[in-house]
Amino acid sequence: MFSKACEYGIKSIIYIASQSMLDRRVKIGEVVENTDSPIAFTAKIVGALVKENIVQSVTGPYGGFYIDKHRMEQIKMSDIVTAIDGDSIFNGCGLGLKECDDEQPCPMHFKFVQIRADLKNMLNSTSILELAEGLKAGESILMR
Amino acid sequence: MFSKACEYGIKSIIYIASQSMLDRRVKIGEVVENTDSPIAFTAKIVGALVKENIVQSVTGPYGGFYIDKHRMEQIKMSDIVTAIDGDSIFNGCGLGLKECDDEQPCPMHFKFVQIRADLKNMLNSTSILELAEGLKAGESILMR
DNA sequence: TTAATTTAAGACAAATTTATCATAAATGAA
DNA sequence: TTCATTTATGATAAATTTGTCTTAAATTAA
Repeated sequence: MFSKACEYGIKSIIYIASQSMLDRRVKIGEVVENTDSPIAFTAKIVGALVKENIVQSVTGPYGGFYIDKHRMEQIKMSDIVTAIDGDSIFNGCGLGLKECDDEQPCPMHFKFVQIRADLKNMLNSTSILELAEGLKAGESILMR
Repeated sequence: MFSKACEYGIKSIIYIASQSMLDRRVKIGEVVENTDSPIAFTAKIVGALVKENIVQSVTGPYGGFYIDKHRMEQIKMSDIVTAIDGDSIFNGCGLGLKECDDEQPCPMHFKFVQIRADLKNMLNSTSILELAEGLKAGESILMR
């Protein structure tokens, strides 16, 4: 469904957000230890998300990654997915056709419309805050 | 969503089915001309689907691929997807966790449950016959 | 039987994704 | 200032997916 890069990115953001709620900046080493992700690859992905203004960073000693509390509510899952994987999962044709729409539909087009709308809606309405709260409360896991 | 191999496989099967309804065997060259797919790669994929008993083939002159009419009704989209991409799209964790279920859920688990159930249901209930009929009637396209 | 045609199968190559490594830049403490 | 620490960046490498090419096997017609 998502690329590995996207999976690592999402897990990292959720972990960083959960710690930011406790006013803790986290280093990339701590992030990957808590998300079962490869350190260098994940550092690059999180770095890209800094550029996208999804997460913030401070270099040097006592530095690390964090997310402003008021941003957590604004940032949706769809923002992370779009930043890393683009929007093909939302808009691309299920059979890979360049052009495929209601006027010139592929044989699966109308079958996919509903599924994609549901997926889009779910990711658009899921904030990082919500996910981080669930994680902090120990209701879910980020590893295994 | 699906791999390129899966996209080519699905398009090939729909085209072959549409021609089988006219009692025409089709050669791989005709399949790729009508589905905008790479010939050698697609030949390999369709060959794998022969082994899975999703499509049938005859070698030699006047040979080609075809699908029994009564099989078209039995074969579902989910059979093709599973044969080529496996079942990770139906059962895998959205964040890539090895173990993720109702008891030990990842932060996105319950959000994905419904989406995946809908996708599974859609692919399980869509037969090749239905897609081939729509294509034959010119209601949809396989290229572009 | 021979030759032509088509799928079957496996080796090989290119492209993309995933991942690592080395170095630069920024920051803070001593 | 100097040094240690951490993110930022770019080069490189490994793994996977995508794609090609060559040859074998099967089938049919002449």
